Amino acid sequence: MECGLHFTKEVLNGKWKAGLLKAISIDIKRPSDMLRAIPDITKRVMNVQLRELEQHGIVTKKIYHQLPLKVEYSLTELGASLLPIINAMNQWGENNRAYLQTVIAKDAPVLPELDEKRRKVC
Amino acid sequence: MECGLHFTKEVLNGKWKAGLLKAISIDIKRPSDMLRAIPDITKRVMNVQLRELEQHGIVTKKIYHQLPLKVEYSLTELGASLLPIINAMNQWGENNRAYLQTVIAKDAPVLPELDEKRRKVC
DNA sequence: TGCCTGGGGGATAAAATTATCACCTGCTGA
DNA sequence: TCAGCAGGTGATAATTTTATCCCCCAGGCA
Repeated sequence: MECGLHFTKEVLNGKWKAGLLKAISIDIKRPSDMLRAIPDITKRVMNVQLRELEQHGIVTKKIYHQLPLKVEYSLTELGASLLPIINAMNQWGENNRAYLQTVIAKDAPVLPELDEKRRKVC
Repeated sequence: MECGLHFTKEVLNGKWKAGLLKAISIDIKRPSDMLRAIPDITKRVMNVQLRELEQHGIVTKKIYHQLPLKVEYSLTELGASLLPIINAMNQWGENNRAYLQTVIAKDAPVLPELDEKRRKVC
């Protein structure tokens, strides 16, 4: 048997998943909008991670067979139940960013700072 | 700038880190005890991950220059502040394990189920 | 036609993470 | 003296994750 942590890590395991979920949660649900909100992600990788989230039952994909073609991702109930955790992680990071920046080397993803539908997310 | 999520993921990023922190939090703080508590981890990897946690200011290492040699890891205040998140992740996983097991393939780490100091952790 | 937007994928390379293995220091007990 | 426990590391493999590239479809527009 594995402990609960295992499943959660498995689900959130992916460089951009938490960010994608956060994006969807603040109503950025179309692929092209996500690409704009998360500058460093690439289309390919985003699709792969979204597909995994979908297979894990965290998000659902809805295709509108209209023109122009439109696709929207939404959080499932299960996915929504992850938000408190994601928000707590985000909060913890913010609370300690000043310190963490000094001990963590690398450069990384981008940040929020609301705006319109064009704000960056993570 | 990066969003808070980034830092938190960076800190928890490592196959065994959350499990190690959980172990320390339930008073399994000696390396050899951790190895017994987390069956699948190897000494080498455990040391590497503990060192990263230490460099990130999440745990502290105390060496007792006594005989037999004794080493103990403890959570720093910062590390302790991560526990609510780790516990929430653990809880979420437990709450949804029945379902998650059906959508996640791989096999993984081990689980808790208290005992003495020999209980397995994660 | 040529080019842009919106959505998506296969093949493959590059990078990062984990795991293996062998070997080292000290002390204790048989 | 050999074995075992406690703690630990360098070098190297194996695996997993991410990223790159290039191509596909359809429709609008100029």
